[in-house]
Amino acid sequence: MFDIKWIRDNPTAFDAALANRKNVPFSAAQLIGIDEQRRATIQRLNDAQEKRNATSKLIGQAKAQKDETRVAALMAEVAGLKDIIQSGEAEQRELDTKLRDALSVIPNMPLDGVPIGDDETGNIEYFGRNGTAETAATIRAPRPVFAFAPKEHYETGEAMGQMDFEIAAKISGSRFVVLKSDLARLERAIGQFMLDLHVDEHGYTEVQPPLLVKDDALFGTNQLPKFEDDLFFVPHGDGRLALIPTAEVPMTNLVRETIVAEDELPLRFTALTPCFRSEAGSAGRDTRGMLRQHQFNKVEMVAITTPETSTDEHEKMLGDAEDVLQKLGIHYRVMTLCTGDMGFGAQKTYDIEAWLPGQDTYREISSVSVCGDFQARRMDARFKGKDGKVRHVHTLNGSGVAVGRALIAVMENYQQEDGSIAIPAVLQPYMRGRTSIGGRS
RNA sequence: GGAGAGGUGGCCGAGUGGUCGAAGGCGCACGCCUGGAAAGUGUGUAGGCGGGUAACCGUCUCAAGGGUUCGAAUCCCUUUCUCUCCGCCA
Repeated sequence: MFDIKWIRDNPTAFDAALANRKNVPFSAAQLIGIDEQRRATIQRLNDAQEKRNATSKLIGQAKAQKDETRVAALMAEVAGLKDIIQSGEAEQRELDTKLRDALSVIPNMPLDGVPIGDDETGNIEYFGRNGTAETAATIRAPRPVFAFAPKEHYETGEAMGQMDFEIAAKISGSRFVVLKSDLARLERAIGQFMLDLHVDEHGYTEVQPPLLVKDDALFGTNQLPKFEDDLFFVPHGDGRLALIPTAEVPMTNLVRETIVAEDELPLRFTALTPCFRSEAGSAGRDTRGMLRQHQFNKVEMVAITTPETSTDEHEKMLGDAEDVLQKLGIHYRVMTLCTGDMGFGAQKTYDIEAWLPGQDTYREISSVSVCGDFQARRMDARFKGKDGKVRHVHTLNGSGVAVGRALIAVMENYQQEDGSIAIPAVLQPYMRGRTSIGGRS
């Protein structure tokens, strides 16, 4: 969410920066208009309150002196103020809400250098800071070469008898899956491996967050008010709770309404949780296989930083997510999302796309975003600097990575001609040392 | 789910209608004292909003939101959280 004071001071910069984003419902001039009404109201209200407070003090003194005529005179003087103050307070509440509602549906401002474009065709491949395609190729696994036609994950999974969409549909409907036996264990192994990696080697604190969250938490991480349709809700008391669409929600909100000391930053959190998404807007997309499910596991990373360090942290977090694929030996590329393809709250986003030989294409497996103070403002998360000043923190989030999609990537990249799946070396300790599953055994 | 007790500044804690943004203590910061430290001592120690170049001024905040009153930390209502006991429970 934007700071209205900043918009007031930089109206042309505001309009220019958001010109390349979609769905910007208000211009700087419109917002400033609401704000001017609001400030005029505050001024009137403050003046009336000042008068009331001063006079009330005099009444107190007069009462102490038992000067009843003076008391009566003073009370007559403030008689009309009560109504003015009450209506002024109501008016201010109304204008505060109006301004907040308007600000809360404006997307974040892209950082300088984010490519300008309308959709995913405007995204640009990224090879790391000062990186090139050549240097990237030295650390990323190459595409695997097959002596046979590689299959899609659901073909091998169903042939193994360990991935069942039909029974899942009977139990829960479309966009669910049942994994069994070695494949279920492999899914678990991937999740454990990634979580351990981030905790043991990348400096993140492991978190077991709530999976059901309040509307306020969702507002903090931008899911509300605009993206309510993407969520599942359960009734609770007179209200409701949402199933988290990502652990970004509870983990970023760990700092909501707090002021942390600068020397505690950066905070780095990671969690392995189920995620729940209604996929309301994606009917017909990716209906085969487990690419797009209502429920999936994901390892999520969240970082809380100072404003000065957030872009460096963004590069680090991207590297942490890439490390997962490098250690798994899966070929991938990184894309810098363009202005038209970025999420609502992001200043800049890198997507990691894993190579899926069965589909003969790259598919998103991780998304790493820096949000600046956009979310911090929404949930009032601040830090006290070494200079004593209190400012909003910066927040970042990234998948490290989606477990279900990583399973797909392993299945497709490590498939063998006999229908078995080789186990990447880093996962073997989590698989009782086995080197392959499925196939003719 | 039932019954009761509570939520005051970084922490503890006083405060039941008027000069209380809030005594006192702890902690912290700076200074004095000291060879240095401890002890002692002095000063300072929240955030939001509005106005102002600034110093500063005004206003709001004693869990949150409403209300009563000329005036609310203090009275009333609602919500929420914590604690104790009972019930239920992986």
